[in-house]
Amino acid sequence: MSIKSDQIADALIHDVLTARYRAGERLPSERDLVTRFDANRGAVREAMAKVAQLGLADVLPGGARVRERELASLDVIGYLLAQQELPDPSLVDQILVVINNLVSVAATQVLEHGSDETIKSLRDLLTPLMQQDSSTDAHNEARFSLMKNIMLASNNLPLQLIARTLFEQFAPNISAIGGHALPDRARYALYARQLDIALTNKDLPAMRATFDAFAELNRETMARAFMLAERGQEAIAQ
Amino acid sequence: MSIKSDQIADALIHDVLTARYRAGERLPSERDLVTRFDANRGAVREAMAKVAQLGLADVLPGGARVRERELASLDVIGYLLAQQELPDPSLVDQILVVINNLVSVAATQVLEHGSDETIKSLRDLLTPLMQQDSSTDAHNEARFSLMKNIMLASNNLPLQLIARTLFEQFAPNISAIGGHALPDRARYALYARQLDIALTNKDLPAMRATFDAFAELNRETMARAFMLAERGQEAIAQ
DNA sequence: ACTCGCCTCATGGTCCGACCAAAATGGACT
DNA sequence: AGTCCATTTTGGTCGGACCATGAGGCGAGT
Repeated sequence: MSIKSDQIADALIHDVLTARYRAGERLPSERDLVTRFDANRGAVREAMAKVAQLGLADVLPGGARVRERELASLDVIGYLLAQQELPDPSLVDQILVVINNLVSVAATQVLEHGSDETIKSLRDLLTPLMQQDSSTDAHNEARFSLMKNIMLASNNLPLQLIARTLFEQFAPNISAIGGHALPDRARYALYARQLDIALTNKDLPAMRATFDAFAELNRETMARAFMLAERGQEAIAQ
Repeated sequence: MSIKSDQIADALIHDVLTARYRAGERLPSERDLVTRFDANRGAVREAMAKVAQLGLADVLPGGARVRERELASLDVIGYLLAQQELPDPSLVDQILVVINNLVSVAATQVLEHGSDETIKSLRDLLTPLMQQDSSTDAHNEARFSLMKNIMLASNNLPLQLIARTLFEQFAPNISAIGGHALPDRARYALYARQLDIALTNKDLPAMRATFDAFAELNRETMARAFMLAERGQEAIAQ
């Protein structure tokens, strides 16, 4: 049994995100929610505060009103991914676009300001991607680890915060699909080698170009995983 | 007189951000904070919940402990900028790096998936940047407006959320130095014309290259504004 | 002297009932 | 139909209380 105020908050967030309450509409009053959730008003208030802090509603004397989704905090991404059984593929793709580009930015920062040891440690993370005989899970893990560590090595706090937020909200919601991922090991290995060379030579254009290709491959892999996952869902439904 | 729980939250956030309470340490208990702020425990709890939601502390039975800064939410950026009278220049530069790159990503999305009308509306926003006789404030405003609208036109929700968060936290804290900004109008006008051409021809490489130059100019402008602002501070101190 | 396990106490989570100021609402009056 | 005002509703705060759990200290055993 998790914390009650969080249960209430999750229910409210779900309702807002599924447009049960639309932008501009009033949310139920705290006292109404007390009866609906059979909880104390303090718990309801903490839930409302959480919803408000996520930027999903403006709560002020007279009532709480739902905000436009575009005005929310980045932290809602996780909730959006978790709304349906299977995350929205287009949203996942959008996240990948952002992540891939931020990784590229971070890598640029490392190449420009990072120490040789930092670059060396990142190159070490490429090794698992060159091996084509490891398990799929290990390969997925290696890719995540690479991107995460590049972000952390960037010494750019906003970058790190965005990356951590996206990764943390992404990972748990994508696990349902991850099993269907069939990474093109040969291409990943190729890009890993190219990245290794670019890092060694501090060749910025080459690195960015390789990252672009790497990003495209990531998106293709995820798109294919989604197709397989949906086929699996249909098979279950029959 | 703002809301009490927010006052408490702001004070706690300030203390955490200025390392009065360091990572791993315990935060004062809710009952201690009640006496310290002369507030009700409910208000203190809501403040603690806010701090926790910002990812600055983990609050669980037994006590609340401060988290590593890297584990915070992106929403702390605004508080970080507002800690001192003058924002941290290096943090501002980091934000600019991220924003500039995300704008570039967003523009790419628009060029790839956007309608001709969307592109046209963005091109209209370039006009003010080509005029070299407008006021500095108008020019600053025009740049902000351009970047914001590109982000919004991207149809990429995570991108929009990040952009809005960064812009909203950035703008109010940067106004103190905004007055010192002396944009290189000629260069901005040149890039605006180049962007206009690239958008018209849907020339992706040209657009990205121009955005890179645009980004560099933005950083230079901000760095110069900081130098002037600091000189102004010293003059006051004397 | 050290370690391990227990027991107490402090802490967070929840509940109840109450009051206040501000906003929303509805009706009376023009 | 439009305007103004009194009522009601709503969020914000307060005080006190209870419970389950984790923290921390104390003592028994080695």
